[in-house]
Amino acid sequence: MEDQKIRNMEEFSAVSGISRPTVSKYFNDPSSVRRSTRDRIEKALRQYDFRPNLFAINQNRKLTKTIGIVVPYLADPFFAEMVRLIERLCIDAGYWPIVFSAHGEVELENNALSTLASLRPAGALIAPLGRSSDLEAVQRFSEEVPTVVFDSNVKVGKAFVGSNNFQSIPMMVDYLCRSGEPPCFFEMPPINPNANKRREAYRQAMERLGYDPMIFKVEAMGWDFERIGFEDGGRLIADRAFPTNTILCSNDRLAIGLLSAAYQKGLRVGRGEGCALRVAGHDDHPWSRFSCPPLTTVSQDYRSIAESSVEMLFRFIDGQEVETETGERPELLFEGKLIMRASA
Amino acid sequence: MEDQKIRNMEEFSAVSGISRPTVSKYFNDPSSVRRSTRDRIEKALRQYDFRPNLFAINQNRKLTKTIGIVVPYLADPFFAEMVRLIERLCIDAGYWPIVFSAHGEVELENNALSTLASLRPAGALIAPLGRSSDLEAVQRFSEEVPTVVFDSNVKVGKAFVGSNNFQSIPMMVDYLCRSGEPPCFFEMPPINPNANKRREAYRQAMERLGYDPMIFKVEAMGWDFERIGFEDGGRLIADRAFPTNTILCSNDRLAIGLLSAAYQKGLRVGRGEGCALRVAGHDDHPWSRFSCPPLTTVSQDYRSIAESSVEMLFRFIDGQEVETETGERPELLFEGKLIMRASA
DNA sequence: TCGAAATCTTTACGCGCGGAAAATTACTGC
DNA sequence: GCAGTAATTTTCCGCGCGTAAAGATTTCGA
Repeated sequence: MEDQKIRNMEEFSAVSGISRPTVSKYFNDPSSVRRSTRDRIEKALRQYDFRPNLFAINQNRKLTKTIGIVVPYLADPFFAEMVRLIERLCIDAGYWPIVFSAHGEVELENNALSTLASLRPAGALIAPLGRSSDLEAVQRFSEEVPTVVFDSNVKVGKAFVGSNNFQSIPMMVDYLCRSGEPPCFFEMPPINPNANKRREAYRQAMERLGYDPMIFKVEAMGWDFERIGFEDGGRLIADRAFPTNTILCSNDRLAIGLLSAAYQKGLRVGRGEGCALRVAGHDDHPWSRFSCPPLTTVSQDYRSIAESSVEMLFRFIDGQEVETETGERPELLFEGKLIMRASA
Repeated sequence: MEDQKIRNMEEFSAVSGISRPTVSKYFNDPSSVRRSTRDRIEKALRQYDFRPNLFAINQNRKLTKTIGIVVPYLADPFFAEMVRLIERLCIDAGYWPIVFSAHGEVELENNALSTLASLRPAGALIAPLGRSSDLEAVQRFSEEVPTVVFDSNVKVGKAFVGSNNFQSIPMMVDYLCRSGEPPCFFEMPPINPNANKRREAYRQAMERLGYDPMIFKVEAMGWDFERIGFEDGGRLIADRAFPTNTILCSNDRLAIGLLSAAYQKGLRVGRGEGCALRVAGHDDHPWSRFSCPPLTTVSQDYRSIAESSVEMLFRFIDGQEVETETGERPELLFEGKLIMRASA
């Protein structure tokens, strides 16, 4: 590694002995230049450690290689994991993924979209906040840049990819009914369409089985589900408000909070003898297997959702319009798998 | 909102009736233009929704407004929270934070640094992977851009901000010794300096109190601490390898895994009657209060660490060199607080 | 060996904005 | 109303690279 600092492509082209346009060509696609010149460039690259300025690259390209990823809450393990998978897929495809988190706030979501738009990205993968999203802003954004929406099915963008709550929840309800008392439903704050869909899916599943749905909603809003599960769930337990010993939670984080409340009240959770409560979740968060007891839940197909979203986006970027029979925006829904652990 | 799309500052200057350089001035600092022109610009802004192209802005500024944030593992709640705080502080200061996660892999860390460098950021806040970092690469990076290192004290950059393990760990050891059997130490994989410092801090604290340190290290590597705590910790429990009933874990995630293992083996954890084990952690992760039982731990001062890191970085960006008495790179260490919960 | 095809070099322009300099205009306070 | 100053306009140039076009060179097949 030489001391001499390479400041731009011009200088690099000088030390490598290859003309600047060819060097430019190389950086856009190494395989587009002759083997021998490629070797010469890469030899110089090993010596001088140069990377083209990203701002300059993207400023003047008609199609940038930037892909925006916007999630509502990066500290949520589901999104942390999704981002990890998506980032990797983008990088491997030669794109530059750039992550934004709304941290649960509309202003930050709008800000992220606005910033992202000013980058004129090739495309965007966004999981909107949901109910609190500024739908008009999201809509405007999606008109400017090819957008695939995931997780939270807000009706914008060119496609949606997510989980099929109407498959996963009934599957869990079936299981719970077969193996014990029919579950009541402990609902997360209705921050996004998933919250409502899961509630409705529960209602339908129960009715189909001939049971009365028993739904418990909470007053609290926000993304700190564990706390909500703990406090509100704990209160419901203390008030003996749950009419059955089986509680299906909207998501794992809520369930983990509820498990904590049950533990502190000395209630044994599980399906064995001497258990006072069964608790089930939804999502199979990375930490659900380590709860006490380990959480019975439905796994979302993280990998499929990530891969399909990215694949779908690339098709739009390539200018392929994806048609469905109905002529509507395509919606890809993946099925969950029952993850049986000790909690229910 | 007019339909007409504003494509660049030129067009916006036309519709707003203000010259382009003045518009440019406005976007760099709205308070730098006269009230009346500011109003005219903002009126046009409400009508046309224009944002200067970020690539063009940053390409030609001697000092960009970009700030890079690099963390080793975004799915770790500690880093998720730190990123949240840091991002907010940067935005409020008028900077553009851009987050990179190494996802635990050197190649990705190097890649992030390389990408970041090509953005010629005003500064960078990085929490290196630690032991597996390519130190030379991090060093090279920090020579090019003002860098503040946080959490993991790798000896590069212009300053370090983190927690004082030699305060927090002894405090916990003291507490545990006072309130029951002296703790043994269940060590996280030695992926970064914190791992080693915490072990040493434990050793010293025990010796100072006249006890023999009892350290259990683990073969596994990687960032899935819960799994490691569960599997390796569970094995140690099964083998009755822990010589005391009190276990101090390197961090909360490890402790949570261990709690899970203990639960599944039917061991009651806590400090009351009939408890077989006491378990303590370190960091006060957002979820530690919801473990079963809730985890006794040491809280890291997230907010102070974030604020000081950012503040320190801004001083370097402003060209102020921060001197210490010894003439060395400044290291800001914050003290932890004992968080007493039920597990120990 | 020759010629076509592939690749490279040269030259030149443009992207959208920052920023400097000089000229002009708009505001202060008196 | 006036000077003095502050703000704005005009006019340029430059950042680092993408990209196009024309000409030079290399490669490769027959």
